[in-house]
Amino acid sequence: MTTRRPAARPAAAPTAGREPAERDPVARLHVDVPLPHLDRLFDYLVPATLDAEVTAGSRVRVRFAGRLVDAFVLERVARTEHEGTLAFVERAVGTEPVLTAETTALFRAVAERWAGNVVDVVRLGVPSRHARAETSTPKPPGALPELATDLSGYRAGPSFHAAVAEGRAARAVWTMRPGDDWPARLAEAARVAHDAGRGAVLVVPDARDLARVDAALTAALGTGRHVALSADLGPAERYRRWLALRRGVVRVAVGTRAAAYAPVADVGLLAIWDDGDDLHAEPRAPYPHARDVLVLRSALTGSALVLAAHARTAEAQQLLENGWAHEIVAERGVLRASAPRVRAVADDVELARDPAAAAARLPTLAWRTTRESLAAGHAVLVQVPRGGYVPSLACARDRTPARCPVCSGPLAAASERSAPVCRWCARAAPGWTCPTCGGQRLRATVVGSARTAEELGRAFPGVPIRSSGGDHVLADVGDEAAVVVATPGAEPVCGGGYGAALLLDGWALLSRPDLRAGEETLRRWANAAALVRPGAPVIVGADAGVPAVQALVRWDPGGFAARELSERAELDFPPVSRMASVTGPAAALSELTSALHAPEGLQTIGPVPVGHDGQRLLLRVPRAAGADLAHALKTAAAGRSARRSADPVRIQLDPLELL
DNA sequence: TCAATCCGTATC
DNA sequence: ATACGGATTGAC
Repeated sequence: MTTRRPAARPAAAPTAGREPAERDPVARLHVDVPLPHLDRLFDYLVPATLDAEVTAGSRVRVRFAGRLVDAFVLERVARTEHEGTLAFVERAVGTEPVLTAETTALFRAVAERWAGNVVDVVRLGVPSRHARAETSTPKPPGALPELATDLSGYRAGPSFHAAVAEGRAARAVWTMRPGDDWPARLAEAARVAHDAGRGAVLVVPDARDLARVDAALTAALGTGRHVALSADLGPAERYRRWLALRRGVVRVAVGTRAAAYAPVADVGLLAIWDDGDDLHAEPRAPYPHARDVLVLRSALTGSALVLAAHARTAEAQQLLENGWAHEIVAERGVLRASAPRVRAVADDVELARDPAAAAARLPTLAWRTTRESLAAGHAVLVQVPRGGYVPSLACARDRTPARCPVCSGPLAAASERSAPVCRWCARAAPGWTCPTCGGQRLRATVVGSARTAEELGRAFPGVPIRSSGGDHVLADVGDEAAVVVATPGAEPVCGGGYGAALLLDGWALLSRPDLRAGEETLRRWANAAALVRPGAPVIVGADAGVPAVQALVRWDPGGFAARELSERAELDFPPVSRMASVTGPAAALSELTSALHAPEGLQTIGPVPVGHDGQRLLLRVPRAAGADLAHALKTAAAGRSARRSADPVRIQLDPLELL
């Protein structure tokens, strides 16, 4: 251990004929390899020939452990601390930097917060290069429209705009009133930042919301002053738009979760719409959440931040309660005038017992409400929790869930007459027999949107039935008598607002064994109910005694979030505490935990078996020790990967699906 | 005595 | 990961 010296070996690449650059010949860089113990800076020599291209933030190729890998240069310095000889940078990738000082700091902060590698985060936020896109020149922007803002009814709204205009770090949880044109509100805030000479970054959950905000930004800023970043653009267009931001040609960006890292310089406003939508949670390591990325970015840059939504998450509520953010809500009178009239149907207990009949035998109130709205020439929105026809079946006699005889996957029905089909392996199971009672008949336990649409078609003959969900999502529908059946998150916007909404099968949402079931249910209901005309009826098919139902009836997302947060505090769950889920083979977990430098107040829960031969261990610390926990996990994981411990463990901080 | 193989370690 | 030095093993 004491007399180890660097291995003397011939340089992997010929250095002959290569001269280091005269000034700051050392590039300090992150190599793009996925190993935690290599997540640090390495020094390379910059050849004089690459002096101009290898700059802070540029992408290069270097020879690392014998092979060519991508790397990101963080800085150029005069000398190295490294004892051995330095290799040369092989070549530059592209001619301009991809990291800015600000995004570099953000990538590092995100890596630290979620116990991940910097390069993994960089890959989330920097699109792959497309050479041709580097040469394209953007069109000049069109005329700047008159700034028209509509903050009517939001008491703290004007002061928030004033703060953005003055470049102050105002942070707000903005609970949009139902029926409000929220894309316009976000676009106006972006315009205020723009007029203050600053940039803006808006993050939305999905492509449909992106299209709406994109259009609203065009209305607020004219053409050519913002870009929309989405996954389905194709690499060339994606990189072209991203470069326009990086070059400062365009300073306002809207996009899905990766846009949280958009290289907008001098950000004046960061915004996220509907932070409770789980699409904001990144599914790739290190699993950062877009809301929390923006919270970090706001703290790093001092830019204003707004979490806007119809509902409110416990996380947003915590930012309010600890004084980090302030509240923007509609004034009482305005809210009362714009909120729908929500009624919970009393006979839902009966419906829950026989969900197959729910759509056909609508509760009297729902039936009457639908008929009246259609008669008045308005569309009716019907929200159904599940897609498909009958996504879940059980034995008609003893209610044993129907499973595939081959792979044990859940059986579903694709139409009224067809044989049940396995949702996992797609095999048909025509002669199903109940393994417990031998019964042969199946009944629906969950009714999907397709069957609901079919039955509503029978119930309201002559009325157009439109469906939205799955891979067939409607962006909007006209203001005309129609029944619109949608799964949660796929509700089309209706021009003048729906005349009524039915939120069916609430029990299916509420009874999920998930800590966030109540919060998530209220979020989905509120987003659907926000699409009806002011004062229009909304019928929710759930027990009126349930807190989420009461919160919807009273239209009180803030009160519900406060209650939710205090429950999390009682259970000692995030966001009140910080938790890490560590998944992997049992041996790997115990290896990791025995090397873990446990932070103050660490609690371990489990491990419990998950998946095939893996286990899951939960670690919990007080919130203040969250950074210590992430750091300790990262260090332990690095130790393991350095010692070539084969089985990798997955580390997730504050994962959404706890329990 | 030399190669084939395993281990441990560093990767600028 | 992957590539290397050094130690270890096994057959001539």
